[in-house]
Amino acid sequence: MRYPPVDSAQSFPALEEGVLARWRERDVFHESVRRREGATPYVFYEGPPTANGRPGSHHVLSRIFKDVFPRYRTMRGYEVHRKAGWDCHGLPVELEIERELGISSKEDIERFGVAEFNARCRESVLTYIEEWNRLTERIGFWIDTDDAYFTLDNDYIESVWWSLAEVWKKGLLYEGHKVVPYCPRCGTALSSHEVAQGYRDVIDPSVYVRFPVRGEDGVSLLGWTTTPWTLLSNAALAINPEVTYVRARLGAETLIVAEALLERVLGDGAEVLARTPGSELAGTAYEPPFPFIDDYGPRGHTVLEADFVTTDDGTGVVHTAVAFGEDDFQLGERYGLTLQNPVLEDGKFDRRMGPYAGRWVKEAEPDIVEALRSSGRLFRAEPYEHSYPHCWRCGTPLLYYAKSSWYVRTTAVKDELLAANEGITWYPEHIKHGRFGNWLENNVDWALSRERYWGTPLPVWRCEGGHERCVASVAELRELGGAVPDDLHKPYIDAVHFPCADCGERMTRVPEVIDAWWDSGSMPFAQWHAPHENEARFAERFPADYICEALDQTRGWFYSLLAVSTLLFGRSSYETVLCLGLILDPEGQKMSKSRGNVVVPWDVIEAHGADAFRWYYFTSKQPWDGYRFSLETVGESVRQFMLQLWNTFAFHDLYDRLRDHDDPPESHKTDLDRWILSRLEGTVGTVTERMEDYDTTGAGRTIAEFVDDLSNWYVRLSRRRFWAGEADVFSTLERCLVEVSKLLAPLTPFLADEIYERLDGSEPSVHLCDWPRPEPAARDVELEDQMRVAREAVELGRSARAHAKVKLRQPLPEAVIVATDRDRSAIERFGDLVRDELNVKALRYVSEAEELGRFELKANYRALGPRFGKQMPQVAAAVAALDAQKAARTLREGGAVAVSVDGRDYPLASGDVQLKLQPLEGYQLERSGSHAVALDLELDEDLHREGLAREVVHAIQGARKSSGLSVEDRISLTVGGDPDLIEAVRANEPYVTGETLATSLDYDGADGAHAAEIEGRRLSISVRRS
RNA sequence: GGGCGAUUAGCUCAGUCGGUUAGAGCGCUUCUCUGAUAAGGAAGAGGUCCCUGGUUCGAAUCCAGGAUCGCCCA
Repeated sequence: MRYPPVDSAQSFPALEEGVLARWRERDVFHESVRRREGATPYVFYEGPPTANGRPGSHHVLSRIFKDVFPRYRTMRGYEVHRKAGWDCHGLPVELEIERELGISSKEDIERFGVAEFNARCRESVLTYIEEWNRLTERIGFWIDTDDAYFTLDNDYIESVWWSLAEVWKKGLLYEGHKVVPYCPRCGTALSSHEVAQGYRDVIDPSVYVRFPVRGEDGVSLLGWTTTPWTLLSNAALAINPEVTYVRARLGAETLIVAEALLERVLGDGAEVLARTPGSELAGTAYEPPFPFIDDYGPRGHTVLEADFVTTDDGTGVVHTAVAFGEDDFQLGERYGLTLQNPVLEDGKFDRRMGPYAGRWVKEAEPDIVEALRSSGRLFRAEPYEHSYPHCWRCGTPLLYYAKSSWYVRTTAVKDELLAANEGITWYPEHIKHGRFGNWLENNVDWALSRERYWGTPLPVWRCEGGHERCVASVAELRELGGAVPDDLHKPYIDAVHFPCADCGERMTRVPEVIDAWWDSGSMPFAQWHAPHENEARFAERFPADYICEALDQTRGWFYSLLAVSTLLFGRSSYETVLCLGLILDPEGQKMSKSRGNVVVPWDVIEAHGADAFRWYYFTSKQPWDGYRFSLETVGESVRQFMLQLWNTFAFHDLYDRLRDHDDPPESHKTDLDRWILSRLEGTVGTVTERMEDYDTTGAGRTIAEFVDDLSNWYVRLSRRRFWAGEADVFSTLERCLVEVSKLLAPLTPFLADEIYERLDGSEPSVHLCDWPRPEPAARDVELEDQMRVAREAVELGRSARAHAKVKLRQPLPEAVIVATDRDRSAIERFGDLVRDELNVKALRYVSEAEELGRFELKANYRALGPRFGKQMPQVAAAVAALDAQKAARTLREGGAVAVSVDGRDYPLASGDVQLKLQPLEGYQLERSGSHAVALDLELDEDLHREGLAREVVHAIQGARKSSGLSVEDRISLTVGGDPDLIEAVRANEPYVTGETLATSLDYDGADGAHAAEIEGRRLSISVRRS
């Protein structure tokens, strides 16, 4: 035999290293793809991770789910290419370099030099790529890392350019002046899906401010805001014309607020002087809180009408600063307010702002509130807790800030986005019309540009005359007369100029780069450099059948993929998407470095192995529910499932080595063989169905149940046949193990391959095998039912023994089994098995249970409920009132019994009632439903001696084991000691020698090496290898 | 404030179409079995199925409201 004996204490991590070496040597992954060349493709897209951080346990989660279904589909006969990819651009990379260089602003970067800065970014993005690749291989994620796409490659950028030019041609790429979420630290606007990632609960000051009405002494409009720093540039107040406002006297002053908020704001001490509709307040002029800017046009510092004003919180009078807030901005446009923005791009006030000039707006806030207090304008200030968006990378609170930015008009294709989503299959299903669908419904234009350095340059050139051109390729740029650099990134690309086609003026590129999410959304074509080359390959591998990422990608990659492909191709680029949940620590806390509760994947692999890691993720729960994860929980999956399977395999190996392989197979299978093969067939069916439904949890649990049946029922009950070397029992177990290894191959690819390699090995790897084909002929559902009944009888008998406190080693004369005909024939079919398991000499069947207990009749609600509805209580009572013994007999004979409800008779068939057996006092009987087992506890001398002999055998086996003999060693046996025990051995000599593999037996061993005590009698044993 | 999801034994999770005595594994206690096992079997302890109302003959399950947690949005 080629392999050393299977070690039941095998280390799985070590085993996996061996399997990895074999995969490498036999090039199994590529071979598995090659063998399916030309078959129907199953398309998988890799959502590119960023390699400028170390991979964590959550990355293992997504990577194994990316692995499992492609493996499964390959076995099902599909051609499944898996191209790896890396996300290289974006702010996080720049931030990392800023940290390294110890700089923190765009000026610093410019001073440092953009060329050098970007060179460092380029290096940085692949810092950990080696570790990523190593982990990828170690966890068995089969993906082509050698043929990966990188979003920083010129080819990739060129494809992205093409996509932008397409959007341009459709008129959907535009520059607009809008209020955008803006990170003053990074100096750039953020897209809505970036903003979505950065909400945090914060406490901001919420202030109520007096705005004195011009020409009315002691009368103020009471305004409200949670961003006091914007008060420096207060331009107007907004009220809702539909809302009723009141003038209320409080002490010496009169305040104007919305009536609905009167009490909440002013308490109950305020006296209402007058009510006015909001519309009458419009046009009221007031004194602004700060004097720095007063040029807001004719409507500046007056009350304006706006329907976005609500009375949910605040005062119903909303402070408006035109440059900071979408609503404010639009209101300003409508009323012709002059746009004044006193905040510079670095988030600091400009020179106009007196004492606040040069200060970061958020920091100046306490002083601003203080200034309001001392000027008497502050009515009240209180902390206000709300969630507010922060920059998702650097954590700076975002400002809503009016500036110009490039947009993609995704709102123009909103209906197409929604329609495309209809065609996507989501796991879990609720995301589709829930989180994702709602997101699409509320679609806003994609803020595409970033005023940064390390990213795909926006390929728009502009001339002095204001003409613009979006370039789709390097070739086009060259044709236009541009000298194309070797590197398409900034700053080199910015040096490219060409004459304007319209006016001949020199064209210069706009300075922006684009959102890295557009890069990732472009991967379906950009990974192939399509359409500039490989157009056919792209067409063939679009759209993806399957993608998979964590839930946080709903607004990330899931959206960018859908948006880009909908804009370009009018359809989704993926058909099925699996969303994974978050990884939490055992306390349900999010894992984070700062909490120190991160589980490093390498630790898991070292302790338990990659298969255990995978099995845990695949089977412990539905993957989108999230995981409470720790090293220990993974250990459980090893113990529960993998060791059980491995030991079953080790058992086979042990006895397979001992048997005579020349022995011809007798080729008659027992019912037990047929049973496990039928179970196998059922398992193949269910697992296939579950895998088709992207349900590893169901698939894995189904396999585990089967392995449990195999180990704890089939193998355990077949041990004697294994010892005897029966060919059929070996071939049955082998078939089960080999088929299980195939079913398991996508889930635990290492363990599966090891078992396959050693047991079958007709292919270089289990991963080159076809998925098990269903063989309906092997299925025997009736047999499985009957086995279930027989097992139940065994369990009842064991339970009865426990209650009677009679050890299983003590044989008993008889088990009395109460069973209906159907159950009885099931138990009879496995009579030998039941008898052996219960260690009784005989089984006796009784269908009349009078001697053991009484039948009780109960209504079967499930059957009768729909039929009788409201009358159920009466029906149940009528059933209970029947003569149970008589009714039971009638039903058993196929007759019907009648119950009377409300004066009418109804016939009941046997399925309409449940028979329950009530045991009589004094019998050792266990029951379950209509089915019971009682034990005859009467012992005669022979039985007692036999029981003793079994105890002796047990002691001898212990002696064998502690002497270090192996299971097949023959021994010379000597026993001595208590005469009763010796007598018991003499009376059962063939049994004792047979069980212990003794070739000789002597009785003069008064001082053997091993001593035992049985029922208070001393026994001395000596065993010697013969 | 709005949307989506979750809440079942000490822990991790099942629970079918609504069916009357809610299950499993781990852990704990006591037995037991062993010619493979770190395994298996039996018994025991352990439950306000988050709460309140409703629908129904019958609710862990369906509906409404609320609580708590998570994610997302404003």
